[in-house]
Amino acid sequence: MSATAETVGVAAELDRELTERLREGGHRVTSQRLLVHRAVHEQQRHLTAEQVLGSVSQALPSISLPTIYATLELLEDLGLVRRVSTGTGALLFESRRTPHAHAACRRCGQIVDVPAPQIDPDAFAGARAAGFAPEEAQLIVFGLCNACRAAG
Amino acid sequence: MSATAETVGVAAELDRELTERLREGGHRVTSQRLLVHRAVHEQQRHLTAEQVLGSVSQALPSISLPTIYATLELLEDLGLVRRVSTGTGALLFESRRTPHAHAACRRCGQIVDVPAPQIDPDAFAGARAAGFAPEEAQLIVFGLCNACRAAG
DNA sequence: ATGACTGCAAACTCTTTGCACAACA
DNA sequence: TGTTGTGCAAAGAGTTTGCAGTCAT
Repeated sequence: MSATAETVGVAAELDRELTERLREGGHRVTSQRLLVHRAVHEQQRHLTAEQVLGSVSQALPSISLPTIYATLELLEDLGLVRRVSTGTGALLFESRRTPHAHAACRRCGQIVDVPAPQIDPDAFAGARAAGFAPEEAQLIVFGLCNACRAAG
Repeated sequence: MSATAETVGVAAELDRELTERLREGGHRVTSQRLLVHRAVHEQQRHLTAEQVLGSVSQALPSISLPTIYATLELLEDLGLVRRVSTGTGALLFESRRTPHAHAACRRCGQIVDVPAPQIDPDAFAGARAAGFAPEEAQLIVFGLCNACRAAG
């Protein structure tokens, strides 16, 4: 990725927002946190921790996987990152800015974003009735992708 | 669990159905498969593989965890069992007969069933538009349970 | 009889933990 | 300067795989 004026501007804006949120929570601002935050938000896709590591390693080769996990957890607590689990392989992390559902192939594990309908209010009401304080919902559609269907 | 006339009747009905499905698919009928099938369907809750093992072990002490996993996968392929992943700890398995959503506590990992609203048809349409052949959807509401909210 | 299924053991993947050093505030 | 955060290594949890013996058909 080349550092065009636009991507620099986007990164600066992301950094500014994260810095603010970190300070609010009494957390320190580190280059690791800024870079992980950028990595998740500059991709439109969902990423595994390993992929975040690969992305951030270009700018900061010494960063480690435990730090990736710790940082993603912190960003999740701050409401900036969302965690998705399809039960196939690794956890996925993505920007929390663009609400959407996921479609997952139950054979090859491929995952794609699906434009999100509004989250069903009944589900939140049901969770509340069960004594939960609902914060967000995750909708995954399982099935077969084109390629796997064609493969029989 | 005592073997009342009623539970024996339910088990017999479950066995009959599974036997039919297995034969259709060219699979063999084994006591392991019958017992795992009963364990998942006689509980109203979702179970981990370990819990299924514990349940089945009472009747068949020699059964092993790899067999539990293999059997649950087969039952899932036959459409009799559903797999749920909240991203916290172990996979859960449950009967496919009773559609519902789940609420998961993001602190303690507790999971409860929530009466299911109809699955959003827009999500299926979106998956189809993305080239998927959707089969089922899974809705999980994340939040804090009563106990964890009270604990601060 | 023969091929699928099971049980055992071990490997594997992904994630988390413990601890010493580094670096933000 | 005092903690918080990071990196390394290792452990941990959960799931899967390979193979020899068993059992359904």
